[in-house]
Amino acid sequence: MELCAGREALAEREQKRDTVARTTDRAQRGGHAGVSIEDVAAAAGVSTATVSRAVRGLPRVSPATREKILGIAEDLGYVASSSASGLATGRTRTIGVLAPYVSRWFFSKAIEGADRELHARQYNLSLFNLGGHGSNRERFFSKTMVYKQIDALLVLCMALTHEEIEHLQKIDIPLVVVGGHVEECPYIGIDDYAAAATAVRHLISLGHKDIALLHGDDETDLNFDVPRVRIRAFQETMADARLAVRPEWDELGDFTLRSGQDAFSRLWDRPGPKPTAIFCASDEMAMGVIFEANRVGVRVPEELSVIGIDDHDFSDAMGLTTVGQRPDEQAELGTKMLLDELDGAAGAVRSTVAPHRLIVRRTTAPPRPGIKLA
Amino acid sequence: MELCAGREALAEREQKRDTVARTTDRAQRGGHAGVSIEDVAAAAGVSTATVSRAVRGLPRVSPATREKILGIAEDLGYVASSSASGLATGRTRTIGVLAPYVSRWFFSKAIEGADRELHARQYNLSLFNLGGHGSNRERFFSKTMVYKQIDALLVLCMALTHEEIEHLQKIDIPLVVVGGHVEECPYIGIDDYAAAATAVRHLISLGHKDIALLHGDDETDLNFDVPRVRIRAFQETMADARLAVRPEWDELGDFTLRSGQDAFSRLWDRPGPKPTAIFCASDEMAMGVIFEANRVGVRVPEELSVIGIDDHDFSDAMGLTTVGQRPDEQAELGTKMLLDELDGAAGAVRSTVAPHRLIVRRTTAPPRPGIKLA
DNA sequence: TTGTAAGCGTTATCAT
DNA sequence: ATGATAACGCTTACAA
Repeated sequence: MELCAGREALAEREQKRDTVARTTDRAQRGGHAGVSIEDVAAAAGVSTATVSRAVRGLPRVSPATREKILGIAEDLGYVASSSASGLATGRTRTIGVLAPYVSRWFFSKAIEGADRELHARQYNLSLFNLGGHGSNRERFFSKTMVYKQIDALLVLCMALTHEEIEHLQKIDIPLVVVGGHVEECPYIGIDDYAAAATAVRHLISLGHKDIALLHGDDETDLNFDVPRVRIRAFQETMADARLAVRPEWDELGDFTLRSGQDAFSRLWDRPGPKPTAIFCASDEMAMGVIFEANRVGVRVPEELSVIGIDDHDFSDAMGLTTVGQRPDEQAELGTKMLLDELDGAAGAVRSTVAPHRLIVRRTTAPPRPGIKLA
Repeated sequence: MELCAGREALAEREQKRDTVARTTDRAQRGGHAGVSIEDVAAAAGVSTATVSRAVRGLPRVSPATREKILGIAEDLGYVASSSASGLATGRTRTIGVLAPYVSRWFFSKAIEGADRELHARQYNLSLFNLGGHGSNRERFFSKTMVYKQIDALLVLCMALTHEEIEHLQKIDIPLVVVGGHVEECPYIGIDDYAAAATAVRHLISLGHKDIALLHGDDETDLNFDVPRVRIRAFQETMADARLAVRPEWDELGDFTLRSGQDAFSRLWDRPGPKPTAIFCASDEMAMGVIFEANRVGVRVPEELSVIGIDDHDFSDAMGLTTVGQRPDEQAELGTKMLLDELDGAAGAVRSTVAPHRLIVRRTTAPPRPGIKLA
């Protein structure tokens, strides 16, 4: 079969031919591929202007002609060329989604949310995975750059350099960032300080005094001050409760499962007293801690309470206590604002704090009195 | 700041103005937004044709002029309008990725893989999440359809109706499906039969005779015959070993964690003998089984061996024995073929079977002799 | 209500 | 090595 044949070579096409001839030619090729507005107009015996109005549902077309045109368009399999209408209108009906990762929980959920809103409103989603600092990144922010290809931009929890921000501003398209702050940009996300403090207070209210911290790396792409804010929330909440923060219980991860496992290992291999609870800056890291604890026989929550942030898809099944957030809803809202703005609602894009909530499950419990492993 | 202001209204632009005036006008607005090839040409004192050649790195431009043009283009922040060049060339440099889900492991990994290849070759990725059967689906396959907006299509493990397949064929763009068969379409994926058989044989070789099956649902989007093939592989492999297959140990899931948990519950709540091992058609379901087993105190692998298929990101941490596959590499390969085809390499797209491998970890072990729970 | 025609910003052909 | 110029397919005043 012919599914994979290259497109008909442009060069091959003769340059001057009347519409009828061209239409026939295409029909013979047996594909809808090249049906243009002109073909439809010719077949319907009307002008292209009328076809344009008709297919877009614009007024000023008599019901009769409209119906006729729609029928013919359907038969011919006509669909407008996005390039052509993009050129004519200056709009692509595509919004860009910029992300540092695509397969991690927060991002894939956010993409899903953005997609919902986008497709509901007949927009397309162009995905840019900037993974890491390198090449893709440059590509996005320079030469071949993507603007003029998108009507608006949704940035997912990315750390942007000053230059990059400037670049974006120049482009002057609606922009919103989800899941983290970027200076001077409208953003949507949870109150990270409050969420972290909530988690820590939950531990404290259970009676824990020896609480470890597993925070996120500050040097990866997905960080702005999110990690910093969560750290500060931890420290201040502990201080408020007059609890000591032990530097040796301060572990650094990178939001991955693996880093959670490693952090637990380091914590438990180190001589000295062990914490009775650990606050992890993400569920994925928390799960890593739990898996590793399980593996070496440390019982959760009896010997170690674990709390995370996110409410990852797996958290419920694992019984992980956490502070939940909904990246999909955040992205959906951000997208909605972007689209409203494009629809003329000036000021539709505005920073918004998204809700979070404590979800108590089975990985947190009061500390065991007395007995403590060496 | 002005980040979110709407684009300058087209209507607002006066229609006849000489290039110089327009350029100045734009400069005053302080953005790069409207710099066209004509602006660059004017500033460089050459024709647009030359600018076009220069910026695209085509031959037939003297080194001197090229350098000059590039410099000016840089200064002005010129970047070609994709709509315009799309119109002129008939190519969008965008490929579509069609998926039934975006946040599930297989899909997010595949998207990541496709993205790698795409961005490396200066293409853009347009994501279409068809989640469920409904609306998006229609949108994709009809009116507003996306073709003429993409140069090729990568289909991720989707079940397509006859009509839909026909539709795709008519469009006549390079197409490849990853992770499952679609009739008459070139496809890339593992040998599902072999992978499943490998898993079952592993269990058998460990000495298991009472093996349960947790297979995937046949009615969701992500199914072709993948589930069926895996079921058949299970049955035939059991038969080859002269082992009985008990219908009451045949559980149906939908590839989610939750369905794995439920399946375990049903299996264990039912009176009668229990299996000593279970073969799950996906790691995610296998994890569900394990979580639930853990929760009710059934020990893995002592009382129940569990094996899955996929090698999900979490499998290593959980010690899950599985038959691994790499959706990212499959999608990357598929994308490469698509792009090669577009680059003129006719026949670059061809069905390919991707590798799988048994990864033995800690959730499988020989069955406990004797003792069996009621 | 419908048609005419001037763009939109590139690319590509054909001269020069 | 460059420059005119005709497409590309659609939208949108403006006319009719």
